[in-house]
Amino acid sequence: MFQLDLKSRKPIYEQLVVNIKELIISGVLKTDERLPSVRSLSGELTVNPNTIQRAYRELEYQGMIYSIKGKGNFVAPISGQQNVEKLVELKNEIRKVTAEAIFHGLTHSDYDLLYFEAKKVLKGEGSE
Amino acid sequence: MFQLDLKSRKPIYEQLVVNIKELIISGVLKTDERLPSVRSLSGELTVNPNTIQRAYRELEYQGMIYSIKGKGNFVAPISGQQNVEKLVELKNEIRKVTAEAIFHGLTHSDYDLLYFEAKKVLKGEGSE
Amino acid sequence: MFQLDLKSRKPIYEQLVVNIKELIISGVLKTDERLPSVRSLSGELTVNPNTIQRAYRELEYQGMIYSIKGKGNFVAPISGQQNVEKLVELKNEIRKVTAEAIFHGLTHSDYDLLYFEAKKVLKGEGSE
Amino acid sequence: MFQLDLKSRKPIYEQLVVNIKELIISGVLKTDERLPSVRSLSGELTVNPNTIQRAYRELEYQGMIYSIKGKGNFVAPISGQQNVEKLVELKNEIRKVTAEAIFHGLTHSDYDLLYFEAKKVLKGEGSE
DNA sequence: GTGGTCTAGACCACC
DNA sequence: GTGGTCTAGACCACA
Repeated sequence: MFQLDLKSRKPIYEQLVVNIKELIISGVLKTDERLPSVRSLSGELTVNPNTIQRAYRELEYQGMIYSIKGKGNFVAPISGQQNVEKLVELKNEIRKVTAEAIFHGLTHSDYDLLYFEAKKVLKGEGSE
Repeated sequence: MFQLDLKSRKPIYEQLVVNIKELIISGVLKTDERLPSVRSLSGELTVNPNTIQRAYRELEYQGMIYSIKGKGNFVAPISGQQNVEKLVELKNEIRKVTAEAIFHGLTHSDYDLLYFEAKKVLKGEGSE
Repeated sequence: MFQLDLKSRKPIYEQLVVNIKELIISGVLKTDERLPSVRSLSGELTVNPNTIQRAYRELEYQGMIYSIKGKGNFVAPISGQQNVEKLVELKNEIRKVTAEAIFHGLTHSDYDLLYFEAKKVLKGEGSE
Repeated sequence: MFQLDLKSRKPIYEQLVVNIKELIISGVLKTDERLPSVRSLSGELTVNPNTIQRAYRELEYQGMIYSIKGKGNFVAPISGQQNVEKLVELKNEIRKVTAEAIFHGLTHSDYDLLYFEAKKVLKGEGSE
């Protein structure tokens, strides 16, 4: 289900965060849908439960999921307020990476294409 | 000359890498131009020389600069080969971040604007 | 009748305690008035009966209600003794939170206003 | 230095958060001052280092401290932006507790006094 | 069974 | 030396 690289410099919990976030924004995981339990995912990925929990906690801080004791972790509805802040952040990120890409030869049409490819992901047309 | 945030979570050497890379792609530092010596930069930024060294080593590894023993560190010319690999990498990055941004409300025209803003940076019209 | 947030981090039984306590101190539930039975409330809120039971037990422990086997749970009269202890506790709480609020910019007049807003709640003029 | 109740229902890390927050808002710990290292505090309190770290991480999330790898944890300057949100939250808290306190016999002059007692704490006149 | 906390002890990254 | 991550395994609180 997930692609973890245990050798990577990136912490495992962070990789999990990214992976799960992608599943949420791509619509694979719908609002209020239940995520795998800490223990089950731990077993499935052969990763320590604490590490899974750390990832879930991080996602909770970011407002992507909410957690109920004794029940499980669930995909949070998106608030709209957060979006404004997030968008500013993400646009800065895009601007920065794009500048570097242009330096390495990115053309405007290349760039334009990327938007639609990204959009496809959201509709779940690019299953992975 | 550099904007270092000692309080940031990001390692200082990494901030240096990003800063210098920006100076190179924005054309402030030209090909074969000499970078400040480790010692002088260390003094100027009141940062441990090892940290500067580490940043230069990283930039060398990424092919952005080359170093000549006893002479100093210089901006590397960009080879076409690097570009191809880098571009693929960067395009993936853009696609990913863009997907998240669309999820948070990015429109196509917003996106389109970002390209030209990024381009400005390269021409050195944008101060930062 | 109650505002339960199943998604909240707070245990449901604790939310129930707070809710019922508010109803009592705001005068909606009068002394010796009977609370809804565990079973009926459980059905109404679609919450596990154990959870309701737990809340009632907690309220009993705090001296807010008393329970008669086979009859039900009832709002307790307040004894002067309890008040003294409780007041000390609550004043400490207020002092603590107020210190933090001043740190974050609370003014004296802001503070003064809060007293009257709180008083309104007790008279039942405040809807919540 | 800290008052920890290992038997309490409250998690140790949370008690630490509260304790340290008090030290910061009371001015005992000044902006950019260094907190005890994770290991030293761990030894001093005979609490696991992970638990200390958890507390520090929580404080970081709340914007009260910042942490630099290899250097230590430091008291963060207050931003002012956060304050608005925090204040609303804290005022709600005060309103709620005050209502309960009035129910248990709090008078307006009692209440008024608390403000100045809280203010003293901030000036560090109340050492503990 | 679920999430949450805690310990003990190891290893890595940074400065 | 500092913070940060991870594991293994235990225990508690909630529903």
